[in-house]
Amino acid sequence: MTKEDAIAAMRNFMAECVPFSKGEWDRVQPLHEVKILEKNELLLRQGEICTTLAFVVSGALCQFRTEDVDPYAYDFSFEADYAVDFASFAGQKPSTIGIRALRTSVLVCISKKNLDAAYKVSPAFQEFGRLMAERALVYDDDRVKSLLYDTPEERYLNLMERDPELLQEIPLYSIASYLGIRPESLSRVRANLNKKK
Amino acid sequence: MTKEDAIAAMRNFMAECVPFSKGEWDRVQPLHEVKILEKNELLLRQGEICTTLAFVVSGALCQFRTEDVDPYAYDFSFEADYAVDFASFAGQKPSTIGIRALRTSVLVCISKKNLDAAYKVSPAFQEFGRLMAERALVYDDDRVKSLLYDTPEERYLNLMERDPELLQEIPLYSIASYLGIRPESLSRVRANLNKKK
DNA sequence: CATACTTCTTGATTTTTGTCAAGTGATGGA
DNA sequence: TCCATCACTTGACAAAAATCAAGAAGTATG
Repeated sequence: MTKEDAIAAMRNFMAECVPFSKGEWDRVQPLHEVKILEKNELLLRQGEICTTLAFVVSGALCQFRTEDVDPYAYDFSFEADYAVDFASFAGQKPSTIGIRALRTSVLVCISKKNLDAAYKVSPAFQEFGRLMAERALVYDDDRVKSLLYDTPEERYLNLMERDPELLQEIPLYSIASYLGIRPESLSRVRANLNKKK
Repeated sequence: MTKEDAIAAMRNFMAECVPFSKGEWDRVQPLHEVKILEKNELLLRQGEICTTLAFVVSGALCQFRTEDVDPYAYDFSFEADYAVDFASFAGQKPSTIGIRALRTSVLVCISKKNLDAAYKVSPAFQEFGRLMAERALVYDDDRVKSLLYDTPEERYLNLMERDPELLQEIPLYSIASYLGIRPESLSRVRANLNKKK
């Protein structure tokens, strides 16, 4: 995949969300930068300020904490997701998580400074930003509800239904930490579900 | 408080977030509607589609689930917060929570249709919407991290630090459900903290 | 091929949290 | 004033999840 392909993929995704003119895109596009991460390479080191917002063209990334003995998966980013510690990015303060590529990943990145500039010169991009924030908000809202109300078994089943390919790709101990339980507990949840069938 | 006062309060809040012209405000303002809720009155019934986004000028609201024996507090909205089930509002599908006034509350409301119209006619309002979504996103992000990583005691202490007045106003059984634990467990957490001192 | 490592599972045990039941103090009517 | 209700606490017990330890299966590596 060339850099041009990556930019085109991002443009297509944006076009699906909001209508924008060629002129607008031409003002916004140069503010972006294509970045390729190899497997296990870091996009963000925990504790550093998150300076870049990364649109995932292809590949997969994991947001995680290093304080724990095992790296503790907090979230995953796949194709057409954004990878970022938003609190760190928006407030330009130290991040509480790191971000690592789970496999070779192609990203279209924009710095905080350039993003602010893009919002200034393009109303369509402003709207796109709002829609992305709203999408992330609905996702987080759902997750809070799930953590408050659902049992580990329900959370696991919901994830399987919503994102079955995730389970193919991500080790179960990472899934467990995403669900907020220990790997051994997830193992037992799965054993139980097998027995039920 | 008059309706004009409520509108003015909302305008002031918006002005603190983004610069906007008088013309822009004049286009956006008529799309809003002031609403006063008495204590215990509902803004949204669980299961209904959330048709309105409510800016809280004064008062306090609670988002909750009715499925449980005790109403289960999911979140609270105070002055300068927005009260909404965003997934229901954005997608115009049945809400999974209800919203109730904890005391008499003055709201400035806007319907989904009018909000979409406001975004169309005002770039400043578009930016304001993005900033509000981002603010909510950071809040939710924090909450997910807290539910994943912190013990009930840590969650309680964090809440006390972040929002001490909330504990004055909200019964402990609601605090407990917000923290994702049972009232009895919160009671024990508090008893433990008292012993430690 | 042998070895080390990773991932996952299982069993035994401890810790945490939930559940059930009872009781206290405060508050608000009738 | 009395009674009912509400918010909170406490105790005894049950259930859920974490922890600790060991081992199986698969994969990578010398």
